[in-house]
Amino acid sequence: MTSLAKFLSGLLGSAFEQNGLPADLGVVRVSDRPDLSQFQCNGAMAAAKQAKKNPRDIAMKIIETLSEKQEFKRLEVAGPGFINIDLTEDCIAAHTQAIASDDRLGLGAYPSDTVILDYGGPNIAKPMHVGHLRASIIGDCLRRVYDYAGYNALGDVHMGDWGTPMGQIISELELRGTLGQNLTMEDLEKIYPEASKACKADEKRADMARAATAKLQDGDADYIKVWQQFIDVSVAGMKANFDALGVHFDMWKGEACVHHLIAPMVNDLREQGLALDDDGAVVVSVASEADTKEIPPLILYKRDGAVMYGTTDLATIVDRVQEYNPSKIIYIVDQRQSLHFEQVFRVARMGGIVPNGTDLIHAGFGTMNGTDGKPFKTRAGGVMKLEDLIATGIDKAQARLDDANLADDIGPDERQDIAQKVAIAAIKFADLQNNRIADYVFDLDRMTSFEGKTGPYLLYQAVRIKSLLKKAAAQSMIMSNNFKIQDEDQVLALLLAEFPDHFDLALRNNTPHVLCDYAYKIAQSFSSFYSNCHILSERDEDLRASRLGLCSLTVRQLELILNLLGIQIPERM
RNA sequence: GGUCCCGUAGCUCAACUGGAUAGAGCAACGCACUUCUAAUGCGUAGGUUGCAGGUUCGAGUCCUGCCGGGAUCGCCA
Repeated sequence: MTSLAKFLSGLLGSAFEQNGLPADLGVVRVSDRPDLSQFQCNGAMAAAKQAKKNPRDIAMKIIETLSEKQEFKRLEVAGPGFINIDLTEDCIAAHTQAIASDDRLGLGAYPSDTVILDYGGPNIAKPMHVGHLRASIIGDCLRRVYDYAGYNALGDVHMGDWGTPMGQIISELELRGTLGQNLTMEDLEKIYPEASKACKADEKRADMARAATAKLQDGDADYIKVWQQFIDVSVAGMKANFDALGVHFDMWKGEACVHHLIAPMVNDLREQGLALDDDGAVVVSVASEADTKEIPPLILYKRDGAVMYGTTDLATIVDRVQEYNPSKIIYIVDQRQSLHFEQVFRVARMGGIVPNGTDLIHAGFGTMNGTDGKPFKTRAGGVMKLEDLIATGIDKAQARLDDANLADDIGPDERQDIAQKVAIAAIKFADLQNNRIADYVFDLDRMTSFEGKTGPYLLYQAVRIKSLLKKAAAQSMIMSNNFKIQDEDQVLALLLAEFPDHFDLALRNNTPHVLCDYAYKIAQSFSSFYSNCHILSERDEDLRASRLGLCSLTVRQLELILNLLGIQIPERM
């Protein structure tokens, strides 16, 4: 199975070949002028450029080659050499039927290799804040996309649990004489900023922290014991946040997990002549002659003997290659770390840490700014905790349910469940619909609004369809996949046929917003269909059965895409 | 200063990787609920795609130079 555009690309491609032209010129896409045609092919103009011929003549020849085909209702040359394509109603109906009887809704096959996705990246001893939102939900969405495609997709939370902050906290506890006492998450959240501030202000204090970090990494038993407590307390907090968001991980690993791999890895890099001593530190130079920019060396060991996150990132690659032999490792991490990943990836390649066939991809995302365009801060000037954002969303959704007077026939448990799903849909969709790479504006009001291009709008359309199908079933109405394609139905049917194209693009570029955009178009197209056509009251029984079938297909499609986005649909709202 | 990213409607964002008349949402204005859920639909208005060149049948998209914003440039993550 595939999309109509891909199917047509095949037909046009072989027509190009029969005319002695490259098949890839036959690529067909959904027309960007729906008033003129359903699909278009622009290859004749590219062919004309190469062959120095008239593009319209080439287009005419292609059309003649295709004239026998039954699928086409209309094929014509337009403008400088566009080939405009319309399919027959029968062809569209048959394709819609094929999608409806396919479990994968038309999606083709993908490889089944292992792909590791590294996202979330919460830090020990720090509360999760809104800044973790993007990394978590983009990563989780991509994991779902790769998983659905057929890959063995594994999400790793990759906690920050082995760096300088650990030493800062431990040394702070030591100074206070409370090392070894029980700690709560609240204690940690208070102590860490104080310790961090003290280290910034005083170089001697910072030295203590560095020494403590090195001692911890050296495996000091007492330190490890306290550190393990940090982990236990912090992970409980993280899980609460991730559960609320519906973000899943297959591995709860952290930087510390790979500590035992570091020494052998560095030795290996030394033997290859890549890792060198430099002013007390151990570094790998990664600059190359072809560089247009200066790339600093990657530091494996600092002068104080402690490792840095580049070292643990590298050792994590060693671990992942050994354990899973992935074909891709994708890092969903802030775009500002692109230089860091460039360094790590280069060392991984130079040192043969990663096989040639394994792609290392930094799928970076932009900075989160406030409505003033500057890095986001709450009114009080601090960061907003993730749990506070979620709670705000749920409160707003509850209030909305009250306004709509939906309290009467829905019990408190279901109301709570609806509010939760609406809030998460709102938050996730507001974030995921933005292009991953660009900076974006974090606007709490917009994020928790339920009208227009929002998550709740998508839920609403899906819920309306579900409700309608329930009514049809209650009246024992027949639903058919023997589609009758009329004007109103055709727009929706053609749109549903595009799914594999959008999925493919989202997968290829690691861009969830493509799926958001497509899901929104489906919801919008359905909503328009819904208000233009009466479905249950349609008198033509065949048409009614066809429309019910189309509704059913639409809601399956919506549910699938929302699921890929990590958004759940309530039964009613 | 070097390098990289960004600049599209009043605001927030798209534009299928070079295609035809640049599309959505919000905000504004005007319609449509005795009819399958109005968290909705339909319509109006809103643009010299930062500026100036270039490449070509064709540029928001590619190349050059400016202007403006951001990030980053070895011992934090």
